Amino acid sequence: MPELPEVETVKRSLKKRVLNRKIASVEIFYPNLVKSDLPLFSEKLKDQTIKDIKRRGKFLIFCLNDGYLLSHLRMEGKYFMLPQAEAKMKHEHLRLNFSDGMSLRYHDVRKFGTMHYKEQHELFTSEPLNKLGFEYDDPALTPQRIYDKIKPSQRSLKSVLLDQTIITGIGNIYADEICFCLKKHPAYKVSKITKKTVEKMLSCMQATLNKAITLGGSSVRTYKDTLGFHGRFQNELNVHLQAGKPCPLCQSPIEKITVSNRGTYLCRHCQKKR
DNA sequence: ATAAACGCCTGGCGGC
DNA sequence: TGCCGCCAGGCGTTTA
Repeated sequence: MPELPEVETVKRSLKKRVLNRKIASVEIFYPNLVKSDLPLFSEKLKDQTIKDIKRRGKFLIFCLNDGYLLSHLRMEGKYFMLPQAEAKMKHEHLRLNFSDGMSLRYHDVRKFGTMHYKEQHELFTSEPLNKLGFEYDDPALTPQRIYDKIKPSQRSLKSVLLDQTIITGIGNIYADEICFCLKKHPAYKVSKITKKTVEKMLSCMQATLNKAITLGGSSVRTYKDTLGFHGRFQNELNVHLQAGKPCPLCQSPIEKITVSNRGTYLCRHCQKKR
């Protein structure tokens, strides 16, 4: 599943290929993908040039001359750059045809991905970006602010890490890895957390995400290469998808359990509930 | 107010 | 080999 490091990698890869290309036409094969007004979506994108691509949490933001195309890859969304003459792919749901004969194909087996068109004035003040919490490297993301926000709640550490309204960009893979780095059980109740632990949680998060970005993200079953992208962080995973393998710290076997209704990997010996 | 449960989707996989 | 049912899970919506 593409999370922040994968989306950041896709963003960098896309920037090399689509910047300054002009959209001549838009083809939509699966209309449910588009969550804003459908006729307006195609109409607004047409004849615009992609000036920049940014990222906010797990969203890609295609910056146009006027307005923005938002894209969320959810579980399996991918982009492919192909000549327009190439046949439609099996799970291709949307295509941007550029004026130079190339085309950007959006491919998504499970159709969970979403797209929106947004005007400048509403980009950050409307759904879906208005609900997002801190970017992982935002200087305003301080231990005190996160402590104040999470301390009163009865939630588990993992559900807090997955909550996009607190810090945005973390998904199931990195939540497990951050819990391991912090040496806390994913079901650890954050009502017990200390400010010092929050501080450590933030540094674990930043270290984990930065390392993953450096390595081009993780290529796992639900997320393989696109646009020539091959992540290498999957080789660095300490616990996620490692059930039965020895813990890198103590050699006891990694376990798989369910926390927050999600498959969760941990070392019960190294990661404490208190 | 908060949190758990559900629905959206399809392919891969284990079991028989 | 082939079929069936379960599982993966981000996130918006619904329910408790």
